[in-house]
Amino acid sequence: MKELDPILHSQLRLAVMSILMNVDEADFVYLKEQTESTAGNLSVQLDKLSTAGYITVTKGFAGKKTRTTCQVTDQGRKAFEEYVEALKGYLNL
Amino acid sequence: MKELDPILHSQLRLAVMSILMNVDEADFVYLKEQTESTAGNLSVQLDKLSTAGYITVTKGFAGKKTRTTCQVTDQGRKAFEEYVEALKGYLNL
DNA sequence: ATAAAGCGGTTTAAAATATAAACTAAAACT
DNA sequence: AGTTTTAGTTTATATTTTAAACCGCTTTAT
Repeated sequence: MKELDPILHSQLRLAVMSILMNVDEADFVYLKEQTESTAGNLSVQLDKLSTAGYITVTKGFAGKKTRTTCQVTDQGRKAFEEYVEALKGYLNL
Repeated sequence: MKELDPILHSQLRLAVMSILMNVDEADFVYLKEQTESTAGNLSVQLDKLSTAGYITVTKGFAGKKTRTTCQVTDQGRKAFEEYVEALKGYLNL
């Protein structure tokens, strides 16, 4: 039974990664809406994903407002795929 | 994006459930070996699964030695299946 | 021009979880 | 009889998660 990457084995972080796997970039507000999370929680979890090297977080502007966009890295993509494979061993898929 | 049942969204508890889904009953020692967990951690997590009504824990004897066996309940079976369905929404399966 | 209300976040602190270490009790070995 | 091993439980600690409070800037209303 393989280990499940603890960085991905968290509902919110997994949801974020799942979105980013399909979308090539997404901003903070969008992720917050899609995941129905609080801003505080999302902020913390994006930090962890970023620190792990699974995503990049870029702060820019949309007009006058700040805009934080996220993208999955190659490392993140790989980790996600490995996580899915490991999980299959648990789910009998 | 569906909620992931927090009782099942834990590596060790999921591993235990995964085993019990295929095996109709398993004892403490077997579960400990298969999951490569410490006895303490396993004890706590079996308690949680049991309190949630997902498994039954029966204390009996094998010869003179105590033997704790576990079985998944119908409720547990259902919860596991729902968890798997919910997860699929995250994994793009 | 100033105050108040919103937006986009971050920081902090509190609650919940997971894990390991220490412990208990009985059995088996020496 | 004394020590070691087995089968677990309890307690304490570390880690995570989550929410609440906060910060800086912008927009709206007065």
